[in-house]
Amino acid sequence: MSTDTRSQLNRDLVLRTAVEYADRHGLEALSMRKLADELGAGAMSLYHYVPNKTDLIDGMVDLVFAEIELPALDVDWRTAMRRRAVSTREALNRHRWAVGHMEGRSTHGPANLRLHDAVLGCLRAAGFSVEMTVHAYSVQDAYIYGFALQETDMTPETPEDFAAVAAQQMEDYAAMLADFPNLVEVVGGYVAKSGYDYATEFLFGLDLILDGLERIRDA
Amino acid sequence: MSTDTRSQLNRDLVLRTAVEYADRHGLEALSMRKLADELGAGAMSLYHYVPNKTDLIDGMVDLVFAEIELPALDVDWRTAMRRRAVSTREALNRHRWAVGHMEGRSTHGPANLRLHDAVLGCLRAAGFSVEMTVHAYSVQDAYIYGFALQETDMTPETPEDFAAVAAQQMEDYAAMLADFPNLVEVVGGYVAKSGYDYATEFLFGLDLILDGLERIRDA
DNA sequence: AAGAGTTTCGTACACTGTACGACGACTGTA
DNA sequence: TACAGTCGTCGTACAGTGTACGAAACTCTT
Repeated sequence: MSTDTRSQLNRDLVLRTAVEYADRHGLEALSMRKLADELGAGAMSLYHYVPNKTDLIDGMVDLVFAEIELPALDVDWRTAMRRRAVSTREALNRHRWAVGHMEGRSTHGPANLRLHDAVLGCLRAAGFSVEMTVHAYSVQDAYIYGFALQETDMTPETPEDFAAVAAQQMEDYAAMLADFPNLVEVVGGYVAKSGYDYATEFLFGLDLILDGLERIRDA
Repeated sequence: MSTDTRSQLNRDLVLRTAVEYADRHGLEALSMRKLADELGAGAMSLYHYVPNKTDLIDGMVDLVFAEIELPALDVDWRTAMRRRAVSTREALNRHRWAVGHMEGRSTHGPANLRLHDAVLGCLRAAGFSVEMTVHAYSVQDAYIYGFALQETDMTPETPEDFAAVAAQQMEDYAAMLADFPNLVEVVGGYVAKSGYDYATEFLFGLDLILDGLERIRDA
C-alpha cells in the first residue's frame, strides 16, 4: 500500500489529461475539480503543478502548438508554408477548444516560439525582406486562424445537435428568408447541392494567398 | 412617486448596457448580477427580457453586427468589399470581446443575416458564380475575423499591462532567444524600428486577397 | 529516529447562472 | 368601487466555480 504508484501526478500528465478532457467535453466544461477527478486526485493537488487555471490553459495551448509540424527545410517555401498551414488547421480541428486561445496569451510557450521562429526563418530564407516577412506571416496566420474559427463555430458538436440546429433554423428563419434572396440562393443552393467541404474551401483561400505572396516576392 | 420612470427596463436597454459593460471590463467580467447593478435592478429581473446568458450574448453580438456598414451598391464590388471589411475590423476593435463570438452562434440575429445577405448579393452582382461567391466570401471573412482575433489578443488591454508584459517577456525569453534568431531579427528589429501598425497591416492582406479574387473573377 | 522537504487535499469564501415563488403595481371587467 | 388577472420585479436558494489557507501524509537525508 505504501508506494502505490497509482499514476503519480506531474505537470505533463495534468496538461495532457486536461487537453483530452477539453477535446471530449469542451473547454467550458473543464473545471479544476473535474480534471482532478479524472486524475483520481483532489482538486487542490493540481495547484502544485499549475499556478492557476489560466496557466493551465496556456500549457494546454502549447501542447497544441507542439502538434503543428514545422515548415520543412528541404522543399520550396510555398510547399513548406502550405504544409504547415494544413497541419495547423488539422491540429485546431483535433482541439477545437483551442481556437481563439492560440494567439496572444500573455505567455508564449516554447512550442509556440519554436514554430513562430521556424516560419519566419522559412520566409526569410525564401528571400522575403524583413518587412515583407511580417506581412506574409500576418496574412497567412490571420487566414488560418480565422478559417479555423469559422469552421469550429459553424459545426455543431454532435449529430443530434446538427439536426436540431438545422430544423430550428429552417423554422425560425422561414419568415425572414423572403427578405434575404442571396442567402437562399447561395447558402440554400450550395448546401443542398454539393455540401460544404471545409478542406477544399480552406485550400482555395490558402492558395490564393500564397499566389499573391509569390507574386510579391518575385516582383 | 407612483410611476417613477426610473429607466424602466426593456430588452434593448439590457443589451446595450451589457455591450457597454463588456467594452469596458471584458466579457468574462460580465455577470448577470453586475449587469443588473448597472441597471439599478435585481439580477432576476433581467430574465424577463433575456431567457438566459447565452441569449444575452447572442443579442449583444447582433448589436455589433448592426454596426458594420453594409456593402455599398453604388460603387464597384472591390471598393464595397474593402469598405465593409474595414468597417468590420473597426467594429470588432470597438468591441474586442465580440471576436470569437461573431460566427457560428447557434442563433443568427437579424443584423447578422442582413449583412451576410448583402455581402453575398454584392459578389453575385459583381459577376461571381455561386460557387465562386462562396469561395470569395469564405476567404474574406476568414481573413477579417482572423486578423481581428490576433489583433485583439495581441494588444494588452491597459498601458500598465503592456509595460508589464513587455518587461516580463524580455526577461523570460532572454535565455531562449538565442535559439530563435529569426524572432530576434524580425520581431525585435521590426518592433524597435517602425512599430507595428495594425491598420496598414490589415490593408496589405486585404488588398492581396481582393487582388486575387479580382484575377479569378476576370479569368 | 529525527527532521526537512515535498506532495496531497479538506475546508472555506466569494462568486457564478438561474429555478422557484412571492409580492406589488397595473388593467379590465362587473 | 371592487375584484380578478396579468405582468414586471426580485429575495432566496442551490449547485457549481476558482482558489487561499493550513493541516496532514509521504519521502529522503542524516
